[in-house]
Amino acid sequence: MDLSANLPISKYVTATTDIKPTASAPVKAAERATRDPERTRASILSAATQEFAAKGLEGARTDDIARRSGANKRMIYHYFGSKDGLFQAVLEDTYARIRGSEADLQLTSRDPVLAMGQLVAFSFDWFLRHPEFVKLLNEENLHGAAHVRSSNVARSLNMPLVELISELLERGAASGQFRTGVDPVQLYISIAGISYFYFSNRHTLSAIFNRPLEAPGELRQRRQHVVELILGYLRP
Amino acid sequence: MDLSANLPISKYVTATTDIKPTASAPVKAAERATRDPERTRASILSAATQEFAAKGLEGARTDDIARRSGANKRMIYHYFGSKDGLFQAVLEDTYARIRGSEADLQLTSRDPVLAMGQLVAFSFDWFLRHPEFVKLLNEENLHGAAHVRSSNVARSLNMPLVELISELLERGAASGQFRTGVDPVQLYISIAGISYFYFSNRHTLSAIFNRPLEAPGELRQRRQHVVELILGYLRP
DNA sequence: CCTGTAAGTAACTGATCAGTTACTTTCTGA
DNA sequence: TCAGAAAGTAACTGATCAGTTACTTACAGG
Repeated sequence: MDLSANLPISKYVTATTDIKPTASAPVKAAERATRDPERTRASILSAATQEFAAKGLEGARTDDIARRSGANKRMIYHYFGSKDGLFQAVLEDTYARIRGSEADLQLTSRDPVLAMGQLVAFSFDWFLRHPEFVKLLNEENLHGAAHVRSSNVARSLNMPLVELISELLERGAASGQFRTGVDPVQLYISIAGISYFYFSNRHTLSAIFNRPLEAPGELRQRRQHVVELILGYLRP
Repeated sequence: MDLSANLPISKYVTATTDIKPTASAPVKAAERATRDPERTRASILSAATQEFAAKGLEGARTDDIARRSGANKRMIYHYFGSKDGLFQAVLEDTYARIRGSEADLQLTSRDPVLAMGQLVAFSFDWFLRHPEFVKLLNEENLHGAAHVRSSNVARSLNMPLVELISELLERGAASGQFRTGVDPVQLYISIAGISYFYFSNRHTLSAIFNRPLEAPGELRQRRQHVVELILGYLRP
C-alpha cells in the first residue's frame, strides 16, 4: 500500500520554501512596448499572492506589491478597489487554480482501495506543492473567512474532492472493501486535516519535536502514514 | 465505542466564540487600593492573550491591550520590553497552561482501546474549549514559529501526550488489540490534526460546505468521527 | 521619616502606510 | 484625426501606532 514510490518527494521539497504561484513575471517599464491591462492586472495579482502568502493580510504592504509587480500603487486601487478587495481577488484566483488542478488527479485504478490511497496521497502532495494556499487559507480563517463569505466565486467552488470521495465510499462499501456509514464530508475534513495540519503547523511542530518536518525522509514517512491511516480506518 | 455521551457538548459551544483565558480581571484604578506588580503583569498578559487571539500579532493594538488590562501602555514595555516580547510571553503562558491541564486527562480505563478513545476525544474537547490556543498557534506558524524557537520555555514543553500515546501503543500491540509499527509522533500529529484543522479552518469549511460546524449536532458528529477514525486505523 | 528605586501616568513623536490627488500618456472608435 | 476614456505615474496626506519622554506616586529598608 505504499504509493510514495510514484512521486520523487525530493523534487517538491524546494516548493515549500520557494513560493511560485501563477507565473506572470513583473512588468518592467523598459520592456513593456505597449499597454496591457490584462497583463498588469495579472502581475499585480501574482505579486499580491506572494506578498500575502509571505506576510499575511496585515503584514503585506501595498507599496511592496506595486513595486514587485512592476506596476504602480494606483493600479491596485484601479483594478481591485482596496487592499481587502485585492486579498479577496487573490483568494478567488487561488481557489480557481485548485479547480484547475483537479485534472492533475487521474486515478489510475478503478479499485476503490487503490483509488482512495491515491486520492489521499494526492491531497498530501497538493499541500506540499502549494504552500501559498496553506498560508492564505490560514490567514483567511484568522479573519473569520470574511473574504470567502462575501465572494460568490470562492463559495461556489464546492470542494470537488468530496464528490469523488463519496463515489469511492459507495463503491467500496458495495464491494465489501470499505466499512459502511462513513460521512464523506467528515472523511474529507480528516483527509485534508492530517496533511494540512502537518504543513500549516510545521514550524512549531519542528521546534517542539526537534524533527525537521520538511526533510525528504520525514515527508516520505508522513505521506505513507496518512495513506495508511485512512485506508486502515476504512477497512470493514 | 461512542464516548460522546460522557460530555455534554452544548456546554462548551459558547467557548468557541467567547474567549476566556486565565482569569485576571482588568485592574480598575478606583478599586486598586495599592500597587500590585504581579497583578498588573498578569492582567496585561490576560488582556494581551485575548487581543492577540482575536486580532493576531499585527492586528492587535498595544493601546487596546493597555486599556483592556486597566494598566498603562508604558507598563507593557516595563514588563515585556516590546510587542514581540509580549506575544512571546503570551505563547509561553498559553503553553504552560496546557501542561497544567494535563491533569484534566484522567484515563478511566486501563484498556488501551478505551484509553486511546478517551485520549482522542480529550484532544478534540481541548481544542474546542481553547479556541485562543488554536488562533495563537496559527499566528505563530504564520510567522515561522520565531517566538517559540527563541523561547526556552515553550520549546522545552515536549508535548506530554506523545509519551502517553507511546505507552498505549505498546500495551495495545502487546495485547494484540493494536497494529504494530506505528510511529507515536506521526499518530500524535494525526490526532491533533483531525481536530485542530476542524476548528482552525471552521470558517472557510462552514462557508464552503454550508454546514454550521460549530452547531452542537455537528460537533457531536465530528467528535465521534475522530475517535472512530483513530481506533479504526489502529485495529490490527 | 526620609531617600532611592520601582510602579505608574499622560502626552508626545517619528515612522509607516493605505488610500488620494493631480497630472501625463496611450489607445479607441466615430 | 481628434476627442474622450482608460491606463499609468509620482508625489502627497491624514490617520495610525509602536515605542519614548518627562513626569508623579508609592513603597521598602535603613
